[in-house]
Amino acid sequence: MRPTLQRQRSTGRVTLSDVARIAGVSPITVSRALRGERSVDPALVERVNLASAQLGYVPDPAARALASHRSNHVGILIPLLSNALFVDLLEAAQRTLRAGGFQTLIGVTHYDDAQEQQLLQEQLLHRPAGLLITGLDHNAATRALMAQSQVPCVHMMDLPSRTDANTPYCVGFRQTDAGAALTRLLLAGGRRRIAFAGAQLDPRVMQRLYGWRLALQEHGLYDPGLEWLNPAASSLALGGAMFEQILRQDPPVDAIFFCNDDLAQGALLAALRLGIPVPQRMAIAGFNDLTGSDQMLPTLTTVRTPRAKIGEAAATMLVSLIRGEAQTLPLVDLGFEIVQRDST
Amino acid sequence: MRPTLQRQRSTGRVTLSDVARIAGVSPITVSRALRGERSVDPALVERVNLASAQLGYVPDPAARALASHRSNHVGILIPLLSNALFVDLLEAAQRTLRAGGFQTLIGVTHYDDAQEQQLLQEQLLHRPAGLLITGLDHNAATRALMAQSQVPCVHMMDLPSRTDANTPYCVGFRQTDAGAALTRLLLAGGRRRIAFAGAQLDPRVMQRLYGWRLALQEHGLYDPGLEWLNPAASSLALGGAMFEQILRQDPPVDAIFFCNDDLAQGALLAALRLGIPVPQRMAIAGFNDLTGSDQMLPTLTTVRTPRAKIGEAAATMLVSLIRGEAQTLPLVDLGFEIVQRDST
DNA sequence: AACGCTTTGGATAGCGCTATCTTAGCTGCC
DNA sequence: GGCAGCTAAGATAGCGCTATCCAAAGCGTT
Repeated sequence: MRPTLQRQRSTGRVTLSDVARIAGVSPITVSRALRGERSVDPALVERVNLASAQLGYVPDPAARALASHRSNHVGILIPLLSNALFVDLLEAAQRTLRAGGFQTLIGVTHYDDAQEQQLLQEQLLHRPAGLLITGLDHNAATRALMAQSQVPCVHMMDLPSRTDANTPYCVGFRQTDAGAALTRLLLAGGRRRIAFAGAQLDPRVMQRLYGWRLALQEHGLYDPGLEWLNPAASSLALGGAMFEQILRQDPPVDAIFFCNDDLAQGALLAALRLGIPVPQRMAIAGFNDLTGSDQMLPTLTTVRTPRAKIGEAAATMLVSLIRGEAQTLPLVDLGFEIVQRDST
Repeated sequence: MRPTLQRQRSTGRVTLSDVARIAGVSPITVSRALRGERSVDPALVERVNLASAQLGYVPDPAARALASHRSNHVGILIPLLSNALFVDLLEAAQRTLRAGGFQTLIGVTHYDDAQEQQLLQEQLLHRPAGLLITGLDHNAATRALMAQSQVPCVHMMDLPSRTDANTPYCVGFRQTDAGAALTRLLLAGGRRRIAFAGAQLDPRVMQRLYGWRLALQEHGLYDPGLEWLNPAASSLALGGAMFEQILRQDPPVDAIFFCNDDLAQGALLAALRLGIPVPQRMAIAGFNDLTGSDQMLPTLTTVRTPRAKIGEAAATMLVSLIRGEAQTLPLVDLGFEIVQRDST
């Protein structure tokens, strides 16, 4: 017989077996007791908890993932980090997930379907416990990946217009309604030629555009010439440039609905620079109530979107899906709030 | 003898052994060939690569982590997500790490030592391949954790004032120099009573403060009454409030160095509101060259900090540390750039 | 030719946990 | 009272990979 091999791979880590030995039970019982997976005698559970605390035992995520095919990672996919909107979403979701014992893997898609798919693929390799994803529009391959993986998933920001049996879990608000509501506010203020200035042109911007159209059509005031769309990324500079363009339109425009506050802030600054009185000559409204909109001169009328709440609620919903707890509704509408300030 | 147990745990996943069978070599050879860990006959490597591609083999990160005690995760610790500075850092680092095959785990410390320590602990459980951490000031427990874990670590943003044998890996720039340089610019513009307005009061702000002091002392113009420090978080509103306060100081201040652009932007807006001519009555300068500073009225003089470059360089350095490649210098100074605009 | 040294491929044994099956103990009920 | 039917605890066998040891082959040296 060969001599016993003296492999030195022990890592000094406190393992399940150590806890089991101290508690006087088998390792598998420790595993079950700590996870609450199956009924275990309360007295044993207590002994296990005691032993575990005494040794400072912490389960190894990698071993768990390997044995159970599920990690404690949650993948988050957002389009950009350069838009405060998504950063707020991320921050809230991350905080909530961490409280639930999950680690966050971030993926930034840059509004690119191929990148989104690739990021999802990479995240799925880690057998995530769940996924948070922005928006509802994903290409077929991405949707197939999600369905195939069986990983619980919650969509953030958008809500589907109609619900059926296959409605995915969503937390958000109705962009179209918000767009229409803001437009109606401008109409109520007596504005008649209200332009829509959109950048980035992601699905949410387009929905706001539809809302704007709807509201104008109700009053017979819709004119395609009032749509100013630019696929470039949203920025203060672009907002200023679009403002100057729209200012030159004839017949003159008396209000502009910018699809995002950074555009609107840029427009307000351009107006100051050019000496255009806001709101007298031109009313200006934005969207999202980003930092600084309440500090502008004049202060900016906008739509306050509950992005932090959305991140939190989506994460909370995901955690309960992961735990297999009873779900109430797949859709959570967190609404929006019109913030009327001095620019309209 | 008992009948063979028919456990059905096969997951349908393509494993190393599958690749090994197709390539006609042993699994361990496949492992080595794919990792390039040890010299393997080039012909075998090619056969392995072929088989691997043919089967679409992707290594399981959990199994790797368990067997090797190293994951492909990299932990990033940043103080806040509400400051664009750190978001830029995160975005650049994340992109670079992803390109190197690493997944990013984020942790937001909120400038709280206890939270930082806890987050680090959680991340270390995942046996990260490396760590990126903001700043150089960490409490003893945190430093001990890092040292004990043996995980390669790169510090971002700050550089130590002196270097010795224990100098950690750092990528950043000299905050003190930047603070002094901006102050000298104001002095060169003929300003004599230059206030420093700081918020948040994190170590980097304090270093800018020292730089400002240094520059004023060189000219015998330092006066402790010119220091306006507020521990609250930086914001446009706070900048406006601080501006109004400083405006009332007697003898009058003729320039303000705000520790961050958001404060300075708030001050510019407050000046507009109050009708204070900038830069005639008061010069205003900021720090970081955040979005919008070039759009303000007047445009804001500031210090452009290479945060995206820092994130990228730190990640690149970390990857090469992880791979055990030769390091050049532990310190990388990426400098800064004074951007003179109309507010001074 | 014998010896040591370096290279390269493979065998073996885990990493630390959980899925699955098995068994001991405890009802309940005809 | 014996056996189906259940519950709780344990035994066993991996999850898919890599660390470690071993052995064969190649090669230069004396």
